[in-house]
Amino acid sequence: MELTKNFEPAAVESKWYKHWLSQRYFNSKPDGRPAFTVVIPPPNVTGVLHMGHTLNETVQDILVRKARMSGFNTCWVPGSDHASIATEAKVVGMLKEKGIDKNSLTREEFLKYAFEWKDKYGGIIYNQIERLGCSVDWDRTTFTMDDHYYKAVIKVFIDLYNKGLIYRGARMINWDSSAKTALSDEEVEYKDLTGKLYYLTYKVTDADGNELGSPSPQDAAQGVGGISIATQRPETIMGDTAICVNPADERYAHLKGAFAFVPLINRRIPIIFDDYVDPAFGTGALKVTPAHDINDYNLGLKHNLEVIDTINEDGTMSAAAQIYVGEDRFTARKKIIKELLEKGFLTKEEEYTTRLGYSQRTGVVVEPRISTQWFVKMKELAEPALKAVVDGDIKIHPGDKFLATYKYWLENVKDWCISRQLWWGQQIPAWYDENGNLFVAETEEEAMTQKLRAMSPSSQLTAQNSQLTQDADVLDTWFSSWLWPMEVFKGITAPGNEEATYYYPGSVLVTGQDIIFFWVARMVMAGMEYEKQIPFKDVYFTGMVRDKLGRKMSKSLGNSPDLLDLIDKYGADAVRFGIMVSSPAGNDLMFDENSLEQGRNFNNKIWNALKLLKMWALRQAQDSPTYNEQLTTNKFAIAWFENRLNKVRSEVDSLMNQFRLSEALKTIYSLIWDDFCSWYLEWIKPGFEQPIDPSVYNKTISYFEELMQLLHPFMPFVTEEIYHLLKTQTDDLCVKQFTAANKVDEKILADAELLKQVITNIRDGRNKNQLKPKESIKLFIETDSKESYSDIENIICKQVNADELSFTREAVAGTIVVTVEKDKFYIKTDKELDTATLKDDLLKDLEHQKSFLTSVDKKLSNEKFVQNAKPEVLALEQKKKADAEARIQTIEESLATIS
RNA sequence: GGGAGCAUAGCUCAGUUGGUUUAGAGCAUCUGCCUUACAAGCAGAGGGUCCGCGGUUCGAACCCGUGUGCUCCCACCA
Repeated sequence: MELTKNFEPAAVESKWYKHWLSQRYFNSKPDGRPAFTVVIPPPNVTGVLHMGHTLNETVQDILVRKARMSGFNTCWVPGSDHASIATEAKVVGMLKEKGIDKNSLTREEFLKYAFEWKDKYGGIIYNQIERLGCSVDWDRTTFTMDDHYYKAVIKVFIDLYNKGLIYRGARMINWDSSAKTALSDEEVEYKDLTGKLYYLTYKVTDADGNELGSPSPQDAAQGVGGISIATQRPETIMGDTAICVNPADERYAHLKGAFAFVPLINRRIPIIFDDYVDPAFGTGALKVTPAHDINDYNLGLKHNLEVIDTINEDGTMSAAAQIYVGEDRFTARKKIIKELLEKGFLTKEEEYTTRLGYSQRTGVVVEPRISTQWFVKMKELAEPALKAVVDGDIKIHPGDKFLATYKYWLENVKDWCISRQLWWGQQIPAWYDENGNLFVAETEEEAMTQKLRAMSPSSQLTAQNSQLTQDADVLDTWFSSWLWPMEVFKGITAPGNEEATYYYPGSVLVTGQDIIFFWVARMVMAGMEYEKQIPFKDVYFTGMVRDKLGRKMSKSLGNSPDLLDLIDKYGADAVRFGIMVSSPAGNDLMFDENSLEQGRNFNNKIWNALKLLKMWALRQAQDSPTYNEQLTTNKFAIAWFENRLNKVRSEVDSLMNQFRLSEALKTIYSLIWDDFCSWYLEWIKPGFEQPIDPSVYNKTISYFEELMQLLHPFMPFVTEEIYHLLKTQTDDLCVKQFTAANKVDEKILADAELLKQVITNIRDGRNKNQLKPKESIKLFIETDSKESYSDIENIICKQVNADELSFTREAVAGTIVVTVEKDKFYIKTDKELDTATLKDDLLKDLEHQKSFLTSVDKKLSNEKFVQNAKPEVLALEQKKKADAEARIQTIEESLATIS
């Protein structure tokens, strides 16, 4: 068979993915093996996968594939999230482009469009997961609005309501005026920005209506009588219902019982006194607007103030504002500032750094707003979730970096606003009758039954003549996501079923650190509440993917590459390699296509090693007289690589158990590229057009197979392909089980390192004297332990292009001399030698050794060190000293032969 | 304002209870090679005040204190 010049991923990827699917390797059914369960963090159906998902899915696939090859019954559940507000916003936008206004549609019509959207984008996402090679169980694909899932959400809502953990009430919440819905605290993102602080003067009168003078000289200078306040939001003044000052503030003591008048609308409001106000800030006087600020709201409750809501749900000024009605709040602000200035109420503007809350999904400035919403009481649910992590039942990786964050949030958690004024999502199972009475039930019939039961026997109402209306709101998306680890196995709708029992709790959750509160903490709460068990044993947080300049990947910056384009360009394995190799656990990673190139090159390196072996396969010397000779000759190389492989296998195991996947991958990369290709294959390579000994060949094939197995979780396609090209058996790497690693002979590993050093140093000597690779040399070795070279002489000759090797007891004149430890190597060549460079190098080395010896001597002559250091440390220092002395002698002798 | 984390080669990062030949890797750089697996490659090389200062210790990249500079999270001062 003719192998292509380079590895060509495209055909290989689809071939093997199809094959794995046809063998049902990714499908799982409960059996006698231990389960390894992973639930995918369901991507939103709002768009396509970005690099953050790519990292996440790759990490999960690596863990799952490793587990699958290690005796576990692995079950990785794929799916997607309906992402209530995010998707609804996208669908509304899409409809708008088509010229359709959401308000012109019925709920049912809108949902039809939303499901079409979901089918389209959900499909794209699933295709991307497949192209990346993810070994998910497609039979278990779950969507958070599937029938059973919908029922689960409703069931949990009713259950928590019945337990008193869900309530309905009027509270100040975060309002998204674009999506026209309430948001949870977590959905608000705060950004610092420079705004302006406006100083406004309010006219003041005493209780009898007599105008009072200005408290500040500045105001007097402006010719305005009254009280001055500072605000960032002049457009809210029409909602003012008081001015508040600190009771201890003498500047305002005379205003007891006085009134202020709201500029422009001239409404009379009381002046109240409260410790809350900081006399040092601004003017020491605060305008109180209970409808539009959480602090003012609380102050209003305390002082029994009126609430005047001057902003509509779409962010325009309401009728209650009296002026600029119907205009957007920000337009109104500009106009009001202008008018205030013209009329002399605005006396001063000041630069001011403030924080504004933005809606995570629509990006608009969030408006604090009082409205009636549904809430989950969090305190009670938080306690077991906190305990599970603090006690170490759930381990967070990396380290404890996020433990403090998790703890703090749960200890200070506030009630969760779960109702959204949207259509896309699970509709709240609550019904209201004509009188506003509330019935929470699974269906309207049940709600009616409740109503009838609750009524007095004398009532004339029956199910036929009574009307119930369902709450129009839907639930926060996270109110469904928090059931994910359970309901993907129908653990909520069919509690205690075989699958839920077998697969729950999951093994590891891989997700972004940005959703620790949204999702991770809440899943733990739900798990503890409904399964009385943690939902997963380990949580692995991946960092954020940034571009190579360290910027967040975003559509607007155009720095977020398309996953399928990358796979087309480099291959899925290369993409997986590229994103993993630069991804230290929990740290942000700078994504650079450069590392994908490295991954592609790695594919080719392996591919070329395969080509080399295929060439040898045709030249096996079955009955050749070289048979035994080759086996003996290659004894060292074979024994070394066997041990090296075993050593790395246990290293990789240990790294992966610690979730240090990037390091594990680098370790395997180096084992394959450096140890296997650069050293081992060169050491056993037969001479030009010479046959290879079958036993050496077979050993090499089996090492290659093991290497592919080791790499398979990281780069599944190329490894499966090569595994099959290497051999004639038909088993698949995908499910090939790892065997226990053998004991490692450290001595041979150390010997090999020394051998590498000898080769490198001699090559360096050649290089420095401009010897071309093709020019052969004669090598003389001066050593005390000639026997230690017997197994490796042939390797040295081959690797440094020596056609003769002999031992000597004394310096060989007219040669390049290099030293390794105590041994000297004389390189004899016909070329004229550059003795000056040679001498310089030796002198440099000599100086280095001498200063090293000095530092060791200093240590050893320190009595305290000798007394206190552990014996093995002392012995090591003594060995260092002896070695350095021997080296110095060797170098000095070599120098003598040159001059 | 509160809390957490980080600072090691040009870049990205390892360095696991303080001692392992006076600090390691990958990428990038430089030199020489189109050597019959691989130029998307091979062989070699250079490159570091381990952020500054102070302390603990026989011994510090590592522990403690302090300063500086970044990053993230949380928080209702208009």
